[in-house]
Amino acid sequence: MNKKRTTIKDIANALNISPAAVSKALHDDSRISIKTKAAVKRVAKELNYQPNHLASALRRGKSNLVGVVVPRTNSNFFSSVVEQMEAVLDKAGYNIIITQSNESFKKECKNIDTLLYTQVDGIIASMANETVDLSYYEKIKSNGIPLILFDRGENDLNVDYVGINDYDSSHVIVEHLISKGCKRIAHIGGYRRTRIFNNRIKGYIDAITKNNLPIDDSLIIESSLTLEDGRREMTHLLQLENRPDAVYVASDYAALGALQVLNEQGVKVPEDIRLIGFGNEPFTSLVTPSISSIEQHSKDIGRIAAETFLKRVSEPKLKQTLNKIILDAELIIRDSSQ
Amino acid sequence: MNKKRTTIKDIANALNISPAAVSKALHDDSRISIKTKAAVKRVAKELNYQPNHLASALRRGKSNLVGVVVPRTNSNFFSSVVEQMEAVLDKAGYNIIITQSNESFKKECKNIDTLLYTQVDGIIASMANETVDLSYYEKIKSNGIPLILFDRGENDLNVDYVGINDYDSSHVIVEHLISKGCKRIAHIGGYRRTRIFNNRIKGYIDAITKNNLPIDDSLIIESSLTLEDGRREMTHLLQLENRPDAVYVASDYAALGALQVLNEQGVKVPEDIRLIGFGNEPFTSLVTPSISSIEQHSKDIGRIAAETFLKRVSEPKLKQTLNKIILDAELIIRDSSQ
DNA sequence: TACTTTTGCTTAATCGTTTAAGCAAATATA
DNA sequence: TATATTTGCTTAAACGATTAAGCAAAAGTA
Repeated sequence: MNKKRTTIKDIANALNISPAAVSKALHDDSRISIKTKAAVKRVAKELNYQPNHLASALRRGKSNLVGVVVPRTNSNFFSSVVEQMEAVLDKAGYNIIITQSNESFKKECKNIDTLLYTQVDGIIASMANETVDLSYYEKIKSNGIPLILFDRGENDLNVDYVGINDYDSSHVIVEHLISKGCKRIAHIGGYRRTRIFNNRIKGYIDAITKNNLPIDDSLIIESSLTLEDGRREMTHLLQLENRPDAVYVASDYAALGALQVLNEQGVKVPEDIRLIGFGNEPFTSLVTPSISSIEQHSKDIGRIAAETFLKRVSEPKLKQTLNKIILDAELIIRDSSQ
Repeated sequence: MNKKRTTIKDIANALNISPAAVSKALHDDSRISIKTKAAVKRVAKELNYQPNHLASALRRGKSNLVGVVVPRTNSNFFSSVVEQMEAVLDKAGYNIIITQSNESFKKECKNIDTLLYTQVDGIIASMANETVDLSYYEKIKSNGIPLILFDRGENDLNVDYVGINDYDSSHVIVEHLISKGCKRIAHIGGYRRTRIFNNRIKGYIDAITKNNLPIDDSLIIESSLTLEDGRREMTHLLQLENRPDAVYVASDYAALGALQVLNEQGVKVPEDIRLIGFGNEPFTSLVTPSISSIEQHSKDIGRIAAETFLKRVSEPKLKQTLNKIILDAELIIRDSSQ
């Protein structure tokens, strides 16, 4: 019935003590008697007291909120990363605000502004594909709060970064395919301007060379890695005079498109062409044949990114520097490369 | 270099006017001269002034934050709903905080507490499957902020609800299957205690009856609708003496499990058994054969839920009552029922 | 000219919490 | 017994913005 919410003042009045004593009692200050603490907590419960976060955050200059910026939440990778962050940060008393850029640079900038406006204590982000202008990330840094990047990062920002070893992953994939007898391995990759995709391409080339196979430029393709790109590029590869006997696709979505084309054209997978994706999205195990893929250890990435943030806030004197934490990825072998 | 962030006080000092004047200038108050406004805005930009949201929210008793509670963000339905909400609320000056319950009642309660603690101006939620105890939702209501439910709601709470017409959807599905000549239609559904699944079951039964087909209890199954449930129940249906000629599954994930079993056992879809899912998840169009499904108009649901929230805050005198907005769903026909 | 109104600001209180400083009473120490 | 320390609180000033109330100067009106 009472319109107003209960404040520490109400509790103070009820017990005839000062609001300061109530505040301290609620925080288990050692200078408050056990008796008073008990009384305060009892009355707080009776009056259904809910602390006003805005007031305490304002006073303490700390919101206990962490902002998260991801390209999408409906990808298994990102949602899993975020879930782990939540778990770690929750234990440390932080809550998170999730925003998605939908791969749009403009939306990403808006999200960053929103988070800064909400006075988050730090930002953990993975950049949109479009993003090349880093000024909004510089803005975060100049705000003095920690910035942690994961998966899609940028060396130039000189901040903490958590990701997998894309270069080595390509080696693992190529060597697995070679072990199955493949000699002409194609790579449908992302654009080189994005660091992670460039690393995958470089890893692919070096692994091919290392194993004494020839580099064939017609087998190396750059694209946006959507399902449609996968279809188009696979169709194109099948039209080559000298078809590949394996295709390594740098994204599961594009790999699925490739698989659809292979199935439609009666190409047997893995007998005629072996196929490997990247990201270990759930559908890779659901389609026929199931697609081999790289598990990016999203849980570890989420956990470590969160822990890195916590380390930064606990040691604010430490100045932000480039600090890369690179995890090994794992090849999940399924029917498409068996 | 300056550790401290700029406040309106800094701007006031720089211009030798009062902080109050600065505040008003920034809000284009009519009682501040155009000259002063210009000067204030210039200095604000020069000093890189960022308004402190906590302070203004505290003072005005309004955070301009809307809390969102969803079971998962990695489902296409929920992420699409949230995306639309974001678009609508953004235009009205609101930002959103997304939290996920992972279908856990405990996590859902924690999320609600977090949101209330963050002083959100309202909560838009879809309940976890587990949730039967509504006390945390009552807590939101007693907090005096608007509560809007979507998809997974509860009549007992007497709040706004946006969802699709589950009962009618079942009719559309059953009649489509009958038009294809099906006579023994099975239903792998959710548990009746969840309102939406109960409605789908009731719709299924009424549609079967309406079309003069017999009700066979062995063809009506309740489950949690995971992929595994779909596999198990489909296996079970195939063992029946009198196999069904169509299966209507109340979730795409379970439908996928069912399809896997059908494919594995060499049952031809749609020739031998027709299959229809629910939710129109992207993978339904990716698997072979593609799965017919119900599009739940996630974008409309998100938009309307957000608009309903805005209506509530603009007319606070209006007391919360049961107000259901039911949208028509749409059957997307694909290969599995063609 | 004498008044009312408008303009353009200032003053000061406020939102709810935290916290440094202070103070009396109780307890410990010499 | 006299002095030092600890205990258990209170007082009051913040945090940064907003806003009701007020007031002098400028402009308008009779």
